[in-house]
Amino acid sequence: MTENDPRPTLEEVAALAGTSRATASRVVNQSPKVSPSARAAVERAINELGYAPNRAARSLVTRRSDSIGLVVAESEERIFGEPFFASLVRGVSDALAGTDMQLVLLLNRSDQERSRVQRFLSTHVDGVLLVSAHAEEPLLHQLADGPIPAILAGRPLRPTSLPYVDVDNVSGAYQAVRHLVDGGRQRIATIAGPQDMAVGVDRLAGYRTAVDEAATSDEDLVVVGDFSTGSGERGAQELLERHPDIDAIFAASDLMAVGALQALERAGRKVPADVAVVGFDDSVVATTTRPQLTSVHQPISDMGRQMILRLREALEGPTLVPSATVLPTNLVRRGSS
Amino acid sequence: MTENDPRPTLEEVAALAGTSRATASRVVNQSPKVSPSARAAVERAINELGYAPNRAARSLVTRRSDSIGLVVAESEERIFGEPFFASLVRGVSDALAGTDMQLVLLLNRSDQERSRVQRFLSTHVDGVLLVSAHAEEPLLHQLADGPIPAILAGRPLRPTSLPYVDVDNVSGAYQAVRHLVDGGRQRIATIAGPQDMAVGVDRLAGYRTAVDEAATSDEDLVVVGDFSTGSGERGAQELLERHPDIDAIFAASDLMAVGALQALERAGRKVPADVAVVGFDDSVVATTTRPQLTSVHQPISDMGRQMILRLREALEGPTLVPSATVLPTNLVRRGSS
DNA sequence: GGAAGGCCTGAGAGCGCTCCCACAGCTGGT
DNA sequence: ACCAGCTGTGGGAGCGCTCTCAGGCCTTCC
Repeated sequence: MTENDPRPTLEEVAALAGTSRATASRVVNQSPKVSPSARAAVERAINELGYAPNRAARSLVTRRSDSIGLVVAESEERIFGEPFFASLVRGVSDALAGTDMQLVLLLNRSDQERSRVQRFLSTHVDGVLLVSAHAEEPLLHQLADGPIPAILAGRPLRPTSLPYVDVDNVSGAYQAVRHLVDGGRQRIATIAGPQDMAVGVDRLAGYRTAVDEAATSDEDLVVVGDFSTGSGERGAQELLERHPDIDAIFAASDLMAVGALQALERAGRKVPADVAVVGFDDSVVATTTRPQLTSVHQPISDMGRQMILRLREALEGPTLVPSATVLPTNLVRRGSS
Repeated sequence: MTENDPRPTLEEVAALAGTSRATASRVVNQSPKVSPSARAAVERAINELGYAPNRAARSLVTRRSDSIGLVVAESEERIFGEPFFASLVRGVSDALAGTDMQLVLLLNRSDQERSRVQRFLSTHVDGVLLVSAHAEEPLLHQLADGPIPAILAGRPLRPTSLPYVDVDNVSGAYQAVRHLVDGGRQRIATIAGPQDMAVGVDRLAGYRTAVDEAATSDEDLVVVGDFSTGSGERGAQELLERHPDIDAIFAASDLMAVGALQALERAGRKVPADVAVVGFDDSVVATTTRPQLTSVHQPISDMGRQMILRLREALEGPTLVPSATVLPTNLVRRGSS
């Protein structure tokens, strides 16, 4: 029985099954209060007609949209750069499969639209995943005060009431530096990320902890970049000028590590013989340099997956949602250290 | 007047404006048949109450969802790799700003869900952007036969009735090889992409055209890879064994070019002195190798933008939608050639 | 001055669904 | 045998919106 009929309605299903619309609805919504026979009849009718519920009609009465918004508040290069965005989306999507929720993407719109976002969101999505690198994103505060649940990608620089999921940047940086220490490095410098992002702060904190612990040097071998290749190159150059005797550089991003590699080569330093280099992100570029880059791997897809899990907890139950979920990072050893 | 009232309805707007719900609706929907005074009153009321239409209610009656689906049928590495996915999404999102359409993301779900996709799509989205690398994607045929408009990202290997937007792979490859010819290269080999993807076929075609035109050699200096670094490395190695005298390699992806660089180095060939290398994609890795990679730039964001434009044409009007929209590519010269 | 036509408006139906409520048919306790 | 209680069912209202239709008012033309 192929049906030409576009979009059968619950009413038709009920008619075919010989029940009322209400009972058919109960079957669709997995209500336990349906007799086995009625359930079977309705299920048969659903299959025969190829019925799928009309989402709009359902939303109208339930006041839920069964969709969640992935909001990217800024078009930061770091966010769209590999592997972040694609990996995150993949993880989110994985976790959403099996659910009948859909993912609505909202990239940084113009500021005037931004002001309407709060209302927009509350109309169209049941929950929000917010990706925003910088501290003073107004949307963040709107969401914190608003009625719809939201989960942040990454620790916000200032504490908020919103739960976040993050990778363990502190531990990753710590592992990287420990690895350098274990390799006998004495003067370990870092090219840190921007200090107005938690990810920059955390990676620097991990570096500091490991360096202090090793007590190899008491100077401050820190320079700050912006995660880009260019800033890494300039940073490494500056480090070499100020402290010609450094024998290792921990860069807070792979791109900055690549820049450092370039600066070191120009300065005639051999990697890893003279100076060891470790990056962070474990991105594609880590395998395309020579030597290949030792780097800290971060499970971004899992971060996406966890964000959905947390959001569903917030959506469904009275369960307390953890205010922070931190996923482990691990060092991937390659030729540069 | 801050309103605590969550979600004012059209009825309330109308009441405040002193009109009927119908007139308020006309104002919201920009109907011309409203008197200036009524329009002004309703607009005032809308602002005062912070009214935003309930999408579900609207969808229910208009039978449109005002959202379009971005369907990624396979989790090909190439698609999620930088810069493709993020750039495409950014372009799509740009083109959607200003519209009140929303973007719904649908990644490759399980096969069993796949079978329901057609129905799912017709329920929930007004149009589809389909990203699918391989030829025999069943969804492609479903969409071609189905009622909802769809636009493909990239030329399908076999012609379909669906319009597509693509970057000019043929021309890009042609330019790359012409550049090598102009640089005096005599024996130009290529590491082609998979021949079951149009992108692989087209880039090889561009190579062949340029090589034939230059008539520098009549041998077939072609080896096939899968766009990955590893396959590029193996491919270059094979080329060097079979044709030790090659003086240039055009790789159909940057990652394969990176692999080629590695193979060439191992073989003791200098780049670009002994062998010139050109890649394709102009991705981040092109700037992280040494020497940096000459590569063909492809406007992926614009592709996303154009896809939306085509889709809206298909959605809105009786306008004929071009069956193909091809965007120019251009060569970015760097150190490797 | 009256009919014809224009413009704007409001009443009302209904999109497909969920959920409240009433009630039919059983069981089981007294 | 009677009432309580429980389970499963259907009727019906109504979510917020759009759109058709009828009609009121005002202009315009004969």
